[in-house]
Amino acid sequence: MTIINNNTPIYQQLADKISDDIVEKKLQSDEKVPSVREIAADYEVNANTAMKAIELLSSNGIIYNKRGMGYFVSNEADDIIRANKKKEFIENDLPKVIKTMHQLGISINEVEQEFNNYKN
Amino acid sequence: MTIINNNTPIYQQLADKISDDIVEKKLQSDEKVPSVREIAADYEVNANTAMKAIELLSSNGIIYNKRGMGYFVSNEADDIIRANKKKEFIENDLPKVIKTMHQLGISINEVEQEFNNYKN
Amino acid sequence: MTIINNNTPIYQQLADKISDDIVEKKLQSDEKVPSVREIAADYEVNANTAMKAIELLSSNGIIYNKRGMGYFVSNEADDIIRANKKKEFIENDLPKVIKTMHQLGISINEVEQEFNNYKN
Amino acid sequence: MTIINNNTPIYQQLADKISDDIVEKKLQSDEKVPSVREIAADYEVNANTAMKAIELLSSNGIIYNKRGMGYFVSNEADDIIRANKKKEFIENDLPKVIKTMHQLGISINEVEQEFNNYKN
DNA sequence: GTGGTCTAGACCACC
DNA sequence: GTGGTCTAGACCACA
Repeated sequence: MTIINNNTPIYQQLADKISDDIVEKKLQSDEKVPSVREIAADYEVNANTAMKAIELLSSNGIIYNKRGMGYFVSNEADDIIRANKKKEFIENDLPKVIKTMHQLGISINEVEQEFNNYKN
Repeated sequence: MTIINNNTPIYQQLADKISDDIVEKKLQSDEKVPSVREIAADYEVNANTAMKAIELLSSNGIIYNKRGMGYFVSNEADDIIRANKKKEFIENDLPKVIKTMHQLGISINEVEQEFNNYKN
Repeated sequence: MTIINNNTPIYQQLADKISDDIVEKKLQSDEKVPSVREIAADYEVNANTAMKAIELLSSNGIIYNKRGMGYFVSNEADDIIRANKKKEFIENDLPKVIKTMHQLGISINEVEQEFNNYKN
Repeated sequence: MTIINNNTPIYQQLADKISDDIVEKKLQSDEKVPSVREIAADYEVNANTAMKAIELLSSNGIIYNKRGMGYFVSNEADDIIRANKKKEFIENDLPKVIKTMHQLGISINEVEQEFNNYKN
């Protein structure tokens, strides 16, 4: 991944990236998350920005802190991430998409095609 | 509609609302768009914010100005709005939705249900 | 209040101070909270530090944001602050105090005296 | 007891635990304090952290060192611990608790109940 | 005017 | 080594 300069804050993109790594099992339960300084170096961002991403994940219960040892993936991480995404999808994305489809006369079949063609 | 205090700029929400009114034929071709003052009063926003929404629609060719008389829906308004929405849908919304559906294990049927249940 | 240089983070002390102002009705419901820049100037701290205090209160639902206008005291602010304090008291302070009292042989009467002598 | 990952430093929690053991006579005067290695193993902490707890107790005169034999509970241990705790209680805990009780409308009776129900 | 993001760099306690 | 706090200063979008 590269950090793209769109309107999404960098710290948010970093948190999303780490969440993705967890969902895709690149980071397992109780595995150590890269340190703030490592993240900052890897993505060439300031340590404070990396820290903010970590704080975001921590406050959501996705990672937990062992003092002086860094952050680790919590057991419930996967569930929390999925629940958050599902909530976001149901409440925001889906209604917006449905509305747009009706307005534009897009059929469910077109979406189904895209769905079936999807490669990760 | 009420103006929500989420991440979407208020002026953008206003522009979207007016666009929707045009697509839904609540505002017809060459019909007068509510004045900046009316919009500001109706939605309880700052006049500058309402003005910014009008400017956005105007710069997109969706509305046009008659000096001293206000703004009016252009003949191509519907086409422009639909084209913009379609572009947005295809390039951003759809890929994101498809990806999320796969990640969360949401089937096309669930979306179809929402689609069929849709009331404007 | 002056910001004391103990081990409590400045941003936490600032948030506590604002919470106290709310409980003591110096800040009423829907009243504007001083801006980040004002707080920073008043207490002679960096704007980022003031911002962090505001974020803390906001994430707790004690204040809410009106875009471009600043932060305002939420209606439930008082309830939330009291609930948080009560939780803190019941879960942490009280058990610790009770244990210490037993260990030191301090009677409830001594505490009662202090309680009755209390001036705000 | 388990070492909790709250704001209190782990070495401090360890020192408190050993102090408690002394006050509760689980460790008697001139009795040997568990070795740094034992403490580290028992509580699953780093040896350096355990060492820091020992140093803290030692510098307070609560335990003393016999070269090559380890640390032992000093005769004055109980007095020192009690004095420290009393100071802490009077200066910090009590005023804070009294203030919180008034703010939250907690009566002395509630505290008395907890006090009477206390089991070590 | 308002908040919000980001950088660079310092300093600290803790493990 | 780890996180965490703080400062100074910049830049931006939004109302």
